[in-house]
Amino acid sequence: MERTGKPTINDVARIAGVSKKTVSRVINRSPLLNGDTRAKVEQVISELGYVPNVQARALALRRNFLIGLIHDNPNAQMVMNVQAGMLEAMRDTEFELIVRPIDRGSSTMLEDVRNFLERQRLYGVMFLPPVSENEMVAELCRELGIRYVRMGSATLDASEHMVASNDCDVVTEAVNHLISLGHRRIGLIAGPHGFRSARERRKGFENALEGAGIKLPRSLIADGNYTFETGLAAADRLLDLSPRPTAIFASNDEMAAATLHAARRRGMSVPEDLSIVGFDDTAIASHIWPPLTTVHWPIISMARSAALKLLADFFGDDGNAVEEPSLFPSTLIHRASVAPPREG
Amino acid sequence: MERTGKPTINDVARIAGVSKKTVSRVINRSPLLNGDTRAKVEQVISELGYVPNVQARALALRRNFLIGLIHDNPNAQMVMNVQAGMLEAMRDTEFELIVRPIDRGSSTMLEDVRNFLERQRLYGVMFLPPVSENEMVAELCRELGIRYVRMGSATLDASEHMVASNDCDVVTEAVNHLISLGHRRIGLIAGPHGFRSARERRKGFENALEGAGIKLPRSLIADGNYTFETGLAAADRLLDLSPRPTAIFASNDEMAAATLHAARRRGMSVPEDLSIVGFDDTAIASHIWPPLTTVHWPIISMARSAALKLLADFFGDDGNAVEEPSLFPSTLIHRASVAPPREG
DNA sequence: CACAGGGGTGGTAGCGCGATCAATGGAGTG
DNA sequence: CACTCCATTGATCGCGCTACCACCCCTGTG
Repeated sequence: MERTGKPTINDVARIAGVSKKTVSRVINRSPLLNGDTRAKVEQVISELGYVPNVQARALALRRNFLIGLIHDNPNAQMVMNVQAGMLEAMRDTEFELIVRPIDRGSSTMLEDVRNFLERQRLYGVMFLPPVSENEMVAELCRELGIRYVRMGSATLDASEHMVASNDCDVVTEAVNHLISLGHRRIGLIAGPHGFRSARERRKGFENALEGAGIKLPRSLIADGNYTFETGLAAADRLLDLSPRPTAIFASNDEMAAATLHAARRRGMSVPEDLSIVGFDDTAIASHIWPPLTTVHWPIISMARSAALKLLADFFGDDGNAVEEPSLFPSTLIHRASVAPPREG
Repeated sequence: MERTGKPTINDVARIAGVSKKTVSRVINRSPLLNGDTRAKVEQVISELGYVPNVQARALALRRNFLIGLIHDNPNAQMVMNVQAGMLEAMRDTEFELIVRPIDRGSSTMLEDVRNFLERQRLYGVMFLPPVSENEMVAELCRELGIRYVRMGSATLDASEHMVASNDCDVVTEAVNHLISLGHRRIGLIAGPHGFRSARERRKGFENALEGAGIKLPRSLIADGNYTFETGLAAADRLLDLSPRPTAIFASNDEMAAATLHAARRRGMSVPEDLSIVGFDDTAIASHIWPPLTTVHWPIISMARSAALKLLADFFGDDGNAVEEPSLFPSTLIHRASVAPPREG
C-alpha cells in the first residue's frame, strides 16, 4: 500500500512477485540473477517510478555517498574552481558534494569541524588551504577514521592524503624573470602569517633575491591577507616608499589586482612605471587590463585529482585504480604586466 | 558492546540505565522529562561522545536536513555569493548545503534535476538563474512535493517560492543617467536570449531610450552570454562601429569588465572616451580600474532570504515566523567609469 | 537411481532512531 | 486510607534497505 509518498522496495517486490532481496539485487547489479527475473523487476521499477531511498541505504550500508568540502578560503574564484574540479571527478557517480565554509580564526574552529564530521559521517572530506595546512584537522580525521585529502602548496602528509604544488620554486623563477629584466627594487606583498602557501611564496621570493645577491630592505615587504582590501593597503604602503619599487610580486592575484588598482589610482602606468606579478591565475588575472603576468596554479586539476583520491578505494575494484598524482607543478604565465624598469 | 565504531543510542540507554526512548527525548529536547534523568543521560552522552546518526534519524523522521542549490550560472562570484547568503541563513542550524551544478543546454537537464531530487529527497531546493527561470523545474518540484524557492529578476511564482529583483526599472534609471550626461550613442551588450534577466535588462535599456526619444539602431545592440569572453567579442564589435558609441551598458559586470578591457586594449581611456555601466556589483566591479558604475544586485540578501523561506515552516513554531520579503530593489552605484561624452 | 553441487531465491535479522500507547509511581483529594 | 490524576518512562513496532544463511530445484555423475 502506498502510504504517504514514494513506492518502496517492498512495493516493487510485492508487485513483481519476488522477495525484496531480489529487488535489492537488481538495484545493486548483483551478477547472480536470472535474466528474466531481472527484466521483470526492472519493468516494475520503471512502471512505479521507484527510486531507492538513499538514507535507508546509507543506514544499512553504514556508509553514505557524500563528499565534504571544508574551506575558509577568502577567494571566491578559488573555491568555485575547487568545487568545479571536484564535481568533475564526481560526475556520473552517486556521490554528492556538501560544502562547509568555516570561520578561520574562530576559537571554536576545530570544534566546528569535529561536530560537522561526527554528525554527517561523510564518505570523505577535502580540505582547502589555509585550513588544510592545519595539522590538527588531519589528526582529527585520523581519529574519527574518516577519509580525507588536503590541498596545499607543499607536501604535508602522505601522498594519498595530499595534493600539492611547488610554489617556492616557481616564485623564484618569476622573480628571477623580473631581475633578468633589470629590476632591483622589487616589493613583496606577502600572504598572511601561518599560511604555508604564504611562507612558500615568500621563501621563493627571498631565494631569488639572494641568488642574485640583492639585499632586501624590510620595508619592501608588506603584509596582506590574500584579500583585495589588504592588498590595496599593502600596495599603497609600498608605492609610498621613496624610492619606489619598480616591480611588485603579490602572493596572489587578488592582491596583484589591488596593486594594479593602487598604481593606476595614483596615475602610474603598468607595466611602464611598475611591473606586477601575481599568483594563482584566477579569472581576474586575465580580465583586468593589462592582463597579469602570474603563476598558473592548476587548482582545478588538483581538486579533481583530490576528489579521485577520495573515491579511489570505492572505484578501485573497477580496475581503473590509476595512481593519482600528488604533485602538480605550477607554471609562470607571461602576460602584459611586466616590462623592464624605466631607468634601468 | 561497541561493535565497529560510534556509540549508538542503545549504548547510551544501557549505560545510563534508561530506555532509548528516554535518550531520544533528551536529544530532541522533549519538555516532559525529569531534570535528574536528563542530567544523567547528558552526562553519559558526553562521556561516550555520543553523536546521533543523521541517516537513521532521517529515515525515522522521513525527512532530512539537506538544502540543495541547483545552478547553471557561469559567474563564479555570483554562485559564491549565493552560497554565502544561504549558509548565513543556515548557520547554527542542523541543515547542510549540497551543491549541484547542472549543464545548461544539455538535453537531459530536466531529467538530471529530477534524478537528483528524487534520489536525495532533500528538505528543500533553491534554484539560481538562469535555470530558475525555467517553469519546468518549478513544475517538477510541485509534482515531487518538494519545497523550492527560485531566485530571479522578475516575479515568476507565488511569493513563498520566489525571491526577485526589479532589474528593468533600475536599468532605465542607469541609462537615463547616461542620457542626462549627454550620451546619445549608447551601446547595449545584451544577455543571452531566453534569460529572463537579460530580457528585463534589455527592456529597461530600451525604455530609457524611448523615453528620451532616441532611436536605437540595431547595430548598437550586441549579444553576449554573460561571460567575459563573449563580452569581449561584443564590445569589440561595438567599438569597431563608426561612429563609435560614447557609452555602453553591459548586462552584467563580467561583460562590463570585458568592455573596459577591450577599450583599453585599443588605447581608449575610460571614462573619457567611453562610459561603461555594468550590472550585479560583484567584486570585479570595484576591483578593476576605473571602478565600474554598476547596479548593485543584492544577491547575498536575496539568497539569505530565499534560504529562510525554505526553512520557514521548520522554524515557524519558534514564533520568529517573520514574513521574508520577496522583492529586493536593486540600486545604481555611481563610481568612476561614467563621464560626459567628449564631444557633447 | 541416489546423491552431490551450484546457480538462483527468500526469510529474517539487523542498521539507529522516533513514535505510539500503555504502564508505573507518587502526589493530591474526598 | 482508598482512589484519581498527572508526570515520567519503557516496550515494541516501523522507517527502507542490505546481509547472512538456509533453501530450492535442476543438472550432472557414479
